[in-house]
Amino acid sequence: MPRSDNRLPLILDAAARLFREKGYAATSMRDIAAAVDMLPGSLYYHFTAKEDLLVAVYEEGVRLITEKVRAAVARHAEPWTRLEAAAVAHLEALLKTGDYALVVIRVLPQDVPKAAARLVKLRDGYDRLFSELVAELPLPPETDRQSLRLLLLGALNWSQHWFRENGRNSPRSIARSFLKLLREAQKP
Amino acid sequence: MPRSDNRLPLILDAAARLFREKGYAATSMRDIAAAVDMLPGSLYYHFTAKEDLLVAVYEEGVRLITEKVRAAVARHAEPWTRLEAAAVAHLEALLKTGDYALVVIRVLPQDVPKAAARLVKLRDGYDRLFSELVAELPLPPETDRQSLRLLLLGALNWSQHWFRENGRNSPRSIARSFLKLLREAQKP
DNA sequence: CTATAAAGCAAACAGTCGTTTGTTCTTCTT
DNA sequence: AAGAAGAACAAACGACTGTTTGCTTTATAG
Repeated sequence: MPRSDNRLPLILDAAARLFREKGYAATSMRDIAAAVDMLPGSLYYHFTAKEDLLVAVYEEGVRLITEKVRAAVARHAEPWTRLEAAAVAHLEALLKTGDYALVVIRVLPQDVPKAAARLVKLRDGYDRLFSELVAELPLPPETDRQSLRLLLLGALNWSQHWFRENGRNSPRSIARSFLKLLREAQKP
Repeated sequence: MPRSDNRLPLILDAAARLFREKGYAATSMRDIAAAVDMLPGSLYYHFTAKEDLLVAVYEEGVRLITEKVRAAVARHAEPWTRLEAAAVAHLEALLKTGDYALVVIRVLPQDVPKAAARLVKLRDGYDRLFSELVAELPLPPETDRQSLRLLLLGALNWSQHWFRENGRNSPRSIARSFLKLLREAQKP
């Protein structure tokens, strides 16, 4: 049975922050240990390898985004509104919730060969959520739904590279203007 | 004056390939040296530091994409057609030309603190090209041109993560279907 | 209050990292 | 043919890497 002073959550937080800031390879176990005021070797009481630490962060990241998006979608009924709610939630999870979610889209599975399969599986599970939302949309039969999904999700994920919070810009406003651009294409 | 057996181009090729495959931090100078059958220290005759090697690859990558896109755009006059040509050229440069171009969008400036400023400058120069193309478009006055650019360019850049060449999919067909989705939104 | 298991310390392991230095080979110029 | 400069070798530097081992502290269950 775990103790109440268990610092595993702190380790995960620090790892998520550092993996997001510097990437997986450039973050050392000593960096993470120092961030939680521990000795490097002590981390191995909680994780048997650096990759497992990444997988743990990844799992939590996917869990957080999925949860937020599911909750947001559930509040609406109209297909386009549901997709917009999902886009907003996705972007807010990425740009506001912070470290865990960003690690998921910033650290590439191929950078961690031994854990790649597990990471891809986690990502794919999440992708299916958006596939379902796009499938609901009332679209002209010639519209390519897969392209629509990839266009939206790609643009949302890429926003990490240029987004800076300020008065005019917010994750919500960006997601909305993206959706507006896509939505009007499919009206009669 | 350089000698005719100068192997600097080979070094750049190998570095580009490895940086693309494994990322900057996970690629060692020894990896690169081994790929061109050299000793690690010999690389320092051509580059004073690992970061400079990355910057050199980056410069070549930006040069290649810019060249391809400029040439493609110049072949057309109608604004939407010009943007489509740019999107196709951009995606082909990324997914077909290969290593150099992909390094530019795969290696983040923030992962190389000492060279970050130089890398960002190179990227921004390229971005302006797309800004100009979007500015040419005949759009309803309420359309957000910046969002349109970010939506398109983000989706194109993200495609590196899911694209696999096959009979039905090609860089050209993807760029075209993305543009079709955007274009129809802006028609009367 | 004591036994038990959780959590972390302390110190080291073998290997890898980017880089430097002095020397040697090889192409090119004249 | 001889000298100069280009290019790479050979070997090492100290710092840093992920990880292991044995021992100690500390909270909690009985």
